[in-house]
Amino acid sequence: MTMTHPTATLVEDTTEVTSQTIRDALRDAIVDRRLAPGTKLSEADVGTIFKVSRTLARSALQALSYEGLVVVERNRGAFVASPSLEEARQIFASRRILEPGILAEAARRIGPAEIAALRHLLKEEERLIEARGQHARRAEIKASGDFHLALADMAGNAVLRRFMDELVARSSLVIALYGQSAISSCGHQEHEAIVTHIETGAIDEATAMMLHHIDHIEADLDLRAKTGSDLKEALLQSL
Amino acid sequence: MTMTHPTATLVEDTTEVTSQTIRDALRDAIVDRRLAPGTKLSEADVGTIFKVSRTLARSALQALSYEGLVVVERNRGAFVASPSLEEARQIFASRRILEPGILAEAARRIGPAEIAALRHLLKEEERLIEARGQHARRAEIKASGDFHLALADMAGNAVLRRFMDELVARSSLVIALYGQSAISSCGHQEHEAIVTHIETGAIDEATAMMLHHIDHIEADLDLRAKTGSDLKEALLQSL
DNA sequence: ACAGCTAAAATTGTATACGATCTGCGGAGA
DNA sequence: TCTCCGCAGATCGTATACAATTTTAGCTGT
Repeated sequence: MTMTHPTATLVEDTTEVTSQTIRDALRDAIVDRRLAPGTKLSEADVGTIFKVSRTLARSALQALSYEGLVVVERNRGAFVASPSLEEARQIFASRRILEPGILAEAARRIGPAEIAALRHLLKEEERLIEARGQHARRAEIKASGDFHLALADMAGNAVLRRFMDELVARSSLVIALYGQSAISSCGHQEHEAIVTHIETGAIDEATAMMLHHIDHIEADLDLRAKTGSDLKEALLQSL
Repeated sequence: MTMTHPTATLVEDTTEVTSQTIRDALRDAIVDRRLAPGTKLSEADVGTIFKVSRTLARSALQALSYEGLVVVERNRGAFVASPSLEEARQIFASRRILEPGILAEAARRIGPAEIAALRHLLKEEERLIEARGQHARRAEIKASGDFHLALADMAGNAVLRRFMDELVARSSLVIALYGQSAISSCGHQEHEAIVTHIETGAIDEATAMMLHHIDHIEADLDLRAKTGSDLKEALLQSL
């Protein structure tokens, strides 16, 4: 409770809410599936929740629409994206093209420290799989994506990293819509196998396993409907 | 001259200037190199030129920053992006990963009609190479990018297409900054070779040629400086 | 009861207003 | 002469105001 800044209206947790803050919070909520596909994201509501004007709320929603997480219809408003089956197919097709390349690039730069970091992620994944409760389940799904993003980080290419950011986030939406089983634990084992292959320098095998892994995720999809969820409740939960 | 809409203030060429219009015009100007890297893009100036408020101008600049064509520095303004050598390397590394995959995907869907369309593009390229003048040179550079984008279109994947959009546009910036020779005509011959290989079903050879082609473009880069250019003049030229 | 129309409410689109930050210039002092 | 300070102008960040569009509710007539 350090009152070092007398001018600040609140104690310290006010890290200046900006468009970026809102964007990140909304993205988290969408990727975490606290906001279901199709949910209406009214500018006024978002602004009110974050205590900013519609200007910033609108800016954040625009940004999310560029990432494909939100769809903005002119004069109608913004909605959490609801990818069609065709879009889903395209997203996974893109991952099949990008991820082997990222893996190859990353493998060339990975040392013992990076292997350790990946294994640490896998440990966390494992822990969450064993844990119970909805919160753990959400964290598990996010951890699964984080593995792919960590790999993208290690490729040392900001462009590829950003593309993967988008693909992983949209994949989460697709899984929310069409996934029939929760993330299967064999996905985790495939992650393990990939790391092991990288460690032993078996790049081709690591690549093959990565493709198998992506196929596996996509094979778990099925068609079904989903309804909207409540905006405010989902966001307040993240505080 | 159909005056069917008495309420409209202007005859018809007013296609309602929106954020999208401005974004496209600016992107064209940047990719066409009518706006040099580093050029300041003041919100007020952009708004004045397009006769809209700063709101829309700002929105367009934001959008361009998501594409990597513009860099926005807080409280300082927007500038035409000036990719570093490292960024340039990353952009081409990304293309080396994406384009072979796109090529493979496209090859599976390409029929006689698509081959004809590609050959038509090549004809246009050829014509521009032979033509003289700065305008022809700009058109030639754009045509070169259009070939890659046409291929991406034929892959039938909107996600990949958008990634390529960004990569081609940013490549244009990189070439503007670091390219030493103008687009060499051998680039055109490589395009020809790719189409021929696709037509004869030699996908592996087409892929190899594509990689060679990208290497070729990147090998033509060198380090040198560039100055800013005038915003208004560059934009008005496009009307 | 239901289809269609109209008016009011809600929501988005765009412009403007105002405060905050940065930039550039000129003068005071060493 | 050089450096540092401070003030004025310019530019950006955010909020608010107003216009345009969509949605909704209610009414009327069949």
